[in-house]
Amino acid sequence: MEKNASYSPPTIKQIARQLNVSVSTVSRALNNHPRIGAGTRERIQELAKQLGYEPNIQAISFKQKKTFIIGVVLPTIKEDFFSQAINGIEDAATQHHYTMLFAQSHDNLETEKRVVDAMRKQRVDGLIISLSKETNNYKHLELFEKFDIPIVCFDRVPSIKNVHKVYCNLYKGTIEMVTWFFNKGYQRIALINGPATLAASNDRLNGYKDAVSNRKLKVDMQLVEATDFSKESTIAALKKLLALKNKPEVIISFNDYVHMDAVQFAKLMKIKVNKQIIFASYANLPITSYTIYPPVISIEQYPYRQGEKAMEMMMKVLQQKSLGNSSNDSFYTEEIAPVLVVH
Amino acid sequence: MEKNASYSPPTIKQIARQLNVSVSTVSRALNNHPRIGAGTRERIQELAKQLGYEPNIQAISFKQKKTFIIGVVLPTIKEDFFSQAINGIEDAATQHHYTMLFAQSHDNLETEKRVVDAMRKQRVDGLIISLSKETNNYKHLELFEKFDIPIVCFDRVPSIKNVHKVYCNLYKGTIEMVTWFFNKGYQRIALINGPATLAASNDRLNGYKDAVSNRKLKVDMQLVEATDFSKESTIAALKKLLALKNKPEVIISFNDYVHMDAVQFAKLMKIKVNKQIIFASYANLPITSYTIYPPVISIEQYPYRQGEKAMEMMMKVLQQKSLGNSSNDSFYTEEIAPVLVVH
DNA sequence: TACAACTGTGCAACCGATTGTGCAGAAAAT
DNA sequence: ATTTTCTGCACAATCGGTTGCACAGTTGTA
Repeated sequence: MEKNASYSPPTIKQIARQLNVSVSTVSRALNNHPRIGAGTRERIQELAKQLGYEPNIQAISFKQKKTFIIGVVLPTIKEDFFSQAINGIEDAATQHHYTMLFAQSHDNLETEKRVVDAMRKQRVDGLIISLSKETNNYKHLELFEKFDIPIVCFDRVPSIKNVHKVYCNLYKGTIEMVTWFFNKGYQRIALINGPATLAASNDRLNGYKDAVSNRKLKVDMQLVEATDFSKESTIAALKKLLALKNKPEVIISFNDYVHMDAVQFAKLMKIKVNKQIIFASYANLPITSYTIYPPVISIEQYPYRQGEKAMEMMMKVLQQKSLGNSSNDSFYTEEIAPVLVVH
Repeated sequence: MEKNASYSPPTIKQIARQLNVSVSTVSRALNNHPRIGAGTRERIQELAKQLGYEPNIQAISFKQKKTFIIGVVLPTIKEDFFSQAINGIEDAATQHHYTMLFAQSHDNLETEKRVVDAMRKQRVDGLIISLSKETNNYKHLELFEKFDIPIVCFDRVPSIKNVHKVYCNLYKGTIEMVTWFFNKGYQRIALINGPATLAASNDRLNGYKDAVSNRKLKVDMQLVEATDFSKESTIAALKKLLALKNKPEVIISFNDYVHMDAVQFAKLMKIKVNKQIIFASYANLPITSYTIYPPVISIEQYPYRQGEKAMEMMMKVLQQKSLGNSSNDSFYTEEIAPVLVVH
């Protein structure tokens, strides 16, 4: 019976013993410290390579209080928007040799708190988060400030907060879209908006209102409904719009998922989609091209780029932090211009 | 100018000092060690709570050589199948207080090697992986054995290997589906299969062949094409099938994504989808319900359950490992029965 | 020639916990 | 009354690196 001498990876201690030098010399040699003699350094580096030495990240993290891990919290990866965003996040992280601790909030505040806390306990170097639709207070995030862990929010960003932000300006986007419809001669434009907690909903609503006002028209709030993103809620909102005496000619949905549910129900109601009523939406997700009625017009929000920018912003912040330019209360904001896509 | 005395979390050392006991006593008190007096324990636990003491996971990971992190590598999160699977993985992980280091291989072997290696270096406690379609050798995984890090493969599992596995038996599923069509009176059933590297492709092919053979019919390999999952490749495969003198009556696609591309092109070719030719597929993803022609019949593969089982299997393996029942060369396999869904 | 500066290396503390061992004093057994 | 067992705690090593400091030997400078 052999002893179960499970393999253990080489350490600097072993290298030190084999070459009759001290561990500090090995450490310095491997880090190319200038005070180590060329010969010694080469002998050490060669042996390290030969042994397949890999520094123990656990040990380094512990000592340096850095983990080289970024926490990423998204509402739900099911949505194409976020699964594209995470690609951007991942690619940027890879470039900087960071890895990614991942969790979903499922648009639930309690879950968000829980996962965010788990990440803090795991001592992530930073947190990239797109808030849940329920998130209306930021205590769980404020804790990060105390621990000096930077936060970058993207897409679903808090209205006011001392965090870094990347987002798409949908106020402008909405104005563009609504104006486009006005220019095409449509008058009664409806909006199925998202929950009021989301800053993104306010952006859309304000854009909508201002676009109407710019046209010297009066805003008819009967044309604005809200959904909590569930199919039922979306259908309820749509029903109200369809029940109006003066039916809408255009229905703009909060995003492509709301759009798909709306169109599906509209079809059930025997409405001639995109003839009788034009359906438009936000996001421009690839999946819509397979659907029966893709949105006639959509707003591209560049999820990949948002994710990428968010991670790059994080890297910049971490770099500054390590340089000691700590906690100067300047917070970055990056706005990505949305683009109107007509199909 | 205040000193930038960035907050640092309380440690057992501080608690020890404040209560005039040793750190070992604090450690044992917090872990409810029986040899600590009741009074001492309470005083310590109370102060710990009051200070908001949280054990430093970094320090513990380092000492115990456990990180409480599981690496998760999936081909691509864009696919609903995997985004559902990751939910199962995440939920099971949460239950066991594990967190998840996540990365995608994007169906690329080199990327898979890279991310898998990054996870090993981060000393994950275990790896859950669904292989890339290019993965035809397992050297990068074998390294894990040396480091004594268990691997659980799911869905896309290697044909032969000393790893734990969770998958859906699509050999059986395919037989069921093909037989179902035979029973409905269809004769010429075609298959747009996946790349031959994937065990999943073989399962489908073998199921297909055996279903035909069971019917005492001869397998016509002209009816079997393959795609690498790109739209172009799928279209090319479909074109070949449509060019046959004796056109297929049924086309079964490798999965719903292949199906959607196939249907889209078929429509372009003026084929009456699901009338002239019936289209079926695997996966039964929710997104298909929004598409023009959802598959007439589909095979539910329970991605959530697969992910969940994979993580639970991992937990079981880790538990046994910590109990010392190490590396007895028994590897778990769990088969999930697919279910035929007729729409 | 004497002193300063530099080069190359080792010693030891440290990060925050866990854990084996030792050792008093109290309780129990003989 | 003496020995044994148990209770409650402290000491110190350890995990794998990093880093400030000391110090000897070499080289450079005045």
